[in-house]
Formats: sequence, structure tokens, C-alpha cells
Amino acid sequence: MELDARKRKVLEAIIIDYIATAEPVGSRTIARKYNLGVSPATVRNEMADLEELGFIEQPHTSAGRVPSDAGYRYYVDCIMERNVLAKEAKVLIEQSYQTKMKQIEELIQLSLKILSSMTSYTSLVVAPQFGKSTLQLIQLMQVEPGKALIIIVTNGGRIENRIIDIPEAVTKTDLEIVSAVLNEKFKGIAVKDWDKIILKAVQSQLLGQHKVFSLALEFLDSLLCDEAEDKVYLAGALNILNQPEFKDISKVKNILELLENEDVVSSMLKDEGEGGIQVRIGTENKHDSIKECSIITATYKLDGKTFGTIGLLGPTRMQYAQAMSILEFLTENLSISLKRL
Amino acid sequence: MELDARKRKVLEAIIIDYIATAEPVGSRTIARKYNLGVSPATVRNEMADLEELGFIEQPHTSAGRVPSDAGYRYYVDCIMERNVLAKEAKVLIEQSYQTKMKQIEELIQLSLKILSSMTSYTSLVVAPQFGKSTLQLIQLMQVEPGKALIIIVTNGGRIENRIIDIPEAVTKTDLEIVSAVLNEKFKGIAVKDWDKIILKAVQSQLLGQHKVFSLALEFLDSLLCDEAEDKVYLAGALNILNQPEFKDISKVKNILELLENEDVVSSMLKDEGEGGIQVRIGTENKHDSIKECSIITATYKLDGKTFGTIGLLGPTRMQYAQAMSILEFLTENLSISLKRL
DNA sequence: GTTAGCACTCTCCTTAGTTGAGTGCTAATA
DNA sequence: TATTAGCACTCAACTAAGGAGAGTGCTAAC
Repeated sequence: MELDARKRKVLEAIIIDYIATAEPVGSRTIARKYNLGVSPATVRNEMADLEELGFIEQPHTSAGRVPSDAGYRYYVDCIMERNVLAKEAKVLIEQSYQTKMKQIEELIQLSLKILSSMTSYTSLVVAPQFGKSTLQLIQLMQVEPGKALIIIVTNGGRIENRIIDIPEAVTKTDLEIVSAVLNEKFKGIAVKDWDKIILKAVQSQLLGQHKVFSLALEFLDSLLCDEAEDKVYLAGALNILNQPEFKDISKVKNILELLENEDVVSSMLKDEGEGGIQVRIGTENKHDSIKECSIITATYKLDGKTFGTIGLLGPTRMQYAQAMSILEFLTENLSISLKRL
Repeated sequence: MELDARKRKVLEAIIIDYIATAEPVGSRTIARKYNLGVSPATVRNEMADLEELGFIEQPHTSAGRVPSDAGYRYYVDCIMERNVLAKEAKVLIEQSYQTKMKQIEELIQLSLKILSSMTSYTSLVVAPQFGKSTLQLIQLMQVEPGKALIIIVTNGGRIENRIIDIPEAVTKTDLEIVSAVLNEKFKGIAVKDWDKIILKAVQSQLLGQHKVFSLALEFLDSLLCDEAEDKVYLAGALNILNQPEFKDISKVKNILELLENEDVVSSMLKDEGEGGIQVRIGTENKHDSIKECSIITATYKLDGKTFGTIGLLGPTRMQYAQAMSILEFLTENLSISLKRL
């Protein structure tokens, strides 16, 4: 759809003004503040057209106009200029990533904090899907007779551990042998490639030797099952309370409840269209409670492969340009820090 | 302070009614609903006395009465009968603890969920202070050249790990030797007893042999420092939104912000008076944002020693008797499950 | 000591009127 | 033909006034 230049200007002015004020925008305001060089009457005519096209709406007869989801969509796709992030903001982000992180979780929490404090929206992450990591180390150790600690380390600094019950007869040496075999079999292989077939093969091949094998394999198997449940982190959820459109407590409650559900958050962030920054506006979201919100997502990488998704949740009346450029610059930095880990 | 029987009855009726309705209670309501066998006028006289004593208050001249913090305090200390928990509730809790838990964290999260769902208040835990645990296993492993994983397991199923940089020259055998020595020195000793003095002694004794020692000891040292920061968990924070006294969004915001701060939550739960169930009502709390809330806390144990604190946060208009008995029964079950871990 | 009766107070709700922002339409203008 | 000034109209938001209702404190009678 092509709009003529003036209509675009009017739409842009309405959106910018509404984003800033959260109040319906009138023709007079636009004509005066966004010097288009025409009278309010002319603007009114343009607005009537834009309304017919579905880009703006009137809350009630004698109010100003408010952008519709379609309006925001057009703005994001066709009007908005991709903001170049201010130097100070870049420096701020880069400095924040200077501190040495020890764990991948710390790094993610840090990223969320930066995002939320810079944008004052809610920031979300679905963490490294386990399946995409490759194994660096697997080790079994005796904790006390009858109990063993099994621990696996993957690239990106992720560590998983569990204590399992083992037969009392199993010795430390047994555990070391098992560890050695498992390391040999799985080291350097992506977790998602340890599919059931490989597991089964190893299992049938080695089962006779030690009961511990089957227990260890059980653990690995359960890890594979857990893989489906991505880990979710979020920060700045309470920023929602600052938005005037959410002064109604029941709306806020619905959103915050949604955010407490990891599966939901994970599905919210999953983007079909790979690559780059995705924007989902208002009703484009599946979940009812966030049909008045927009979500901006980006992916971060490790070893060149997409590793996880990080996103921002705000009202549809969102600072799209600014938020997108912050998110973009931050994911770059996150990916770099992740590699250094 | 001693109140005569009828004043106690009136106060009790006011509190029970107010807890149920969240509306100021009038003399007529009490006389009729809580059949005291006297007329509203008599009740009014009693109420005037109770107000003078500071146990109840009037929001405005022609409203009913509302309990004051002092009123709740008197009720909890002197009037309230300690509820015996209903069989069904006990069964519910016991059943919930049947499922086999693998990690202490899971166990705590489960407890919080039970608490919040049964009471519809917010439930809080400050987790096992590290210092109270005893070491079961400490182990160093090579992950890749130049990087080692250090892992320690304590009783109660707590596992801590970190990846540290080591000189590339360090071999697997070196790490095993170091692990063996550390295990020998520290196994079975409470973390808080590895005080700086012991650490220093070990350090000076062994430093010459391997650089890895100093790195490992550094890790242990940093664990000791981290000890001060208790881990905090919470569940059901959004239950606050259901309370009519918190329909004002700014109050809610203040409380939820407070709950996001781990140090604050930790200090809220710390109870000076050891043992048993503690109740802190309204202004008895230090933090301004929760001066309209009450907190009930209890401690749970491992090996006979107090291990952590679990608590409930609700409006001062709280179901004290019920909440206390649920909390009491739950901590017993939690302590038992913890031992089984 | 208890109670009925009554005047009084104060919040809450409803109604009506006023204000102001903003619109759409029409006719005049460039 | 596109633009604009003018004007009547609409509707939310605010304010003021007038009950209605709940509850009190006081007094006098029981």
C-alpha cells in the first residue's frame, strides 16, 4: 500500500505524538506542532482518509485519533527511520559488558537489566536451548556410598548436575571408567544430536558392564526430554505498572500472570521468520492478555549459530525505533561476550 | 493488658468480620451476626472503649470500626485460638511432598507453591544459608586446556560450581591431587567453620606445590563471602493484586518492587526471636511499603539445626490462625523431606 | 448496666449543568 | 481542484447539588 507523502507525514505525526503523550491526537496539534504547512481542516481531511484505510481510530466521536495496530505496522515497516543509536548509549552498553562474567546466567541477567533500564520496558530471554550446545565434559563422582553426582558442562558455560542413587557396590573406579567412556562417546557433539538412537546404541553396547551406565544414560535421556522446556528469564516486569494504559489493575494482573508462565513466554518469543529483529504488534500476538502490547525480539548467537532469543515487551504505543536499535546493538555485544565465556 | 470477656468477644467479632469483608464493621452487624445477646447500643459502648484502648479505629466519623495493628496484635497473642488444621489440608500437604525431589531448590519451590495456593498470600523463603551446610564433596576437573570446573556438594543437596581459568600446564593428575587434598581437609566440616584462619593455614601450607591450590582456595574464599547473600525465593506475589486494600496501583508497585530486592526480602524474614512461628503485623515491619502488610515466618531444619526461613506475606487483614497452622504443618513436612534428600 | 430513640455526620451515588476539545460539513477562496 | 475558515454538533470529563444509607454519640428511660 502506498500513501502519498502528506498522509505519511500526518500518520507519522499522530504516531509520534501518541507515543509521547498516550493521549488521542487532534488535527490542531498536528498542524501546529509538526509544521506541515497546512491548516487543521486539511489535516482533518487526511485523517478521515487514514481512518478509512484503518491506520487510525477514534476512541469516541469528539476525540482525537489514536493509531491502530495496522497503523503501527505501517509505521514500523514503511515510515520509521531506523534509529542510529547515540554514542552515549553505545558506550553505556559496551561498558556494562566489560565486567568479567563467570556464568552464562549472569551474562543473560546482566543483558536483561541493561535492556530494561535503558528502555523501561519488560525484557525477556529464552535461554540457550540445551540442544544447541555441545558437550565439553561429562563426569560422575561418588558423593557418599550409594549416591553419585553426575555433571555435564557444555559450551557457552552451561552446567547441569544431578545427584543420582547408585548401587552401593559401585566403586570410585567404576565411576571413573563410566565417565571416561561417556566422555569419549559424546564430547564435542551437540546435545540435540545425541538422539535416542545413539543413546540406545550405547546403552545396548555397554549395559552389561555396569549398572551405572544405565543410570547415567537415564540422566542424559531425561536431559533430552527437558530440552523442550527452554529456560526463561525476565527483568523489569514492573515497568508495565508505569504505563498509563495499564493503570487498570486487572489488565496488569493478566499480563504479569502470563509472564509467570515459562511456556507462554517461551512461545511468545519464538519467531518463525529467522534472522534479524522481529516486531509483533498488538493483536499480532497470540495471547489475549498482551493484545495491547508489542514485542520486539532478536536472536543472539554462539559459534555462528542462533543460540537464544531476547526480547522487549511494551505497550503497542512503544518507542519502536529506539527500542529496536538498542536491542540490535545489545545482542551484538551479548554474542561477543558469550564467545569470550 | 486484660480485657473483660465481652470486650474480647466484640474485638474478636470485629476482627473476624473485617478479615472476611474488608469493610468497616458496625455495631448492628456485630450484635446481630455474632449473637452476643446484647443490643447494638451496648456494643457501641464497648466499641468506644476499645477505640480508646487503641485496638480499633474509625476511618471517618460515621463509618464502622476497623482493627488497628495493636488490635490484630492483641487478637493474635491473646484471643485467637490456634487452629487445628483440617484433615483434608494435612493430606493435601503430605501428598504434595510425596513426589521425589532431586534438588533442594525444587523442594523449596514446591513448598512455596503449596503455601501460596493454600493461603492465597505471597510466600517467601530465604534459602539454606550456605554456612550452615557441611561439605560432602569437592572436586576439580579439566574442561579444556586452561579451564577447570570446580564443584562442591554440601548436605541438603546444594551444589555450587564455577569454571576457573588455570595455567595451561596443569594436568588432570594435578587436579586430582588437589581435589584429594581439599576433600581430606574439608569433608564433613560446616562451611562456616572453614573460616579464614583455616583457609589461610591450608593455603600457606600447600601454596608452593601447585598454583591450582591458590585458585581453588580463592573460589572457596569467594564462596565464604557470598555466604552473606542468602538466596531468596518467592511465589504468589501476584496474589497481592487480589486484595481489595491494594487496588491502588502505586501501593502494589511499591510492594512488588520491594519483593524484587533480595536483600530486603532476606531482612524481612530474619527473625530475632528464635524458634516457632513469628508474626509481624503492619507497622511492626521495618519497610514502609509493607506497613499495611503482615508477615508470618517459621524456620525449617536440617539435622536438628535451623536451616532457613519460610514466610507468608499478606495484608494486615490476614487469616492469621489458618495461615499459621498451614505454615507450621508445612515446615514440619519440609524439614522431613529435606532430610530424605 | 442496658437499651430505645433520635439528631447528627459523613461517604457514596445519582443527576444535571458546564466546559472544552475535537470533529464533520459547507461554503468561500486561491 | 485543493485548501481553508466558519460553524454547529458531539461527547467525555469535571463540578455542584441533592438525596440515601450506614453508623455514630448522646440522652433519657428501663
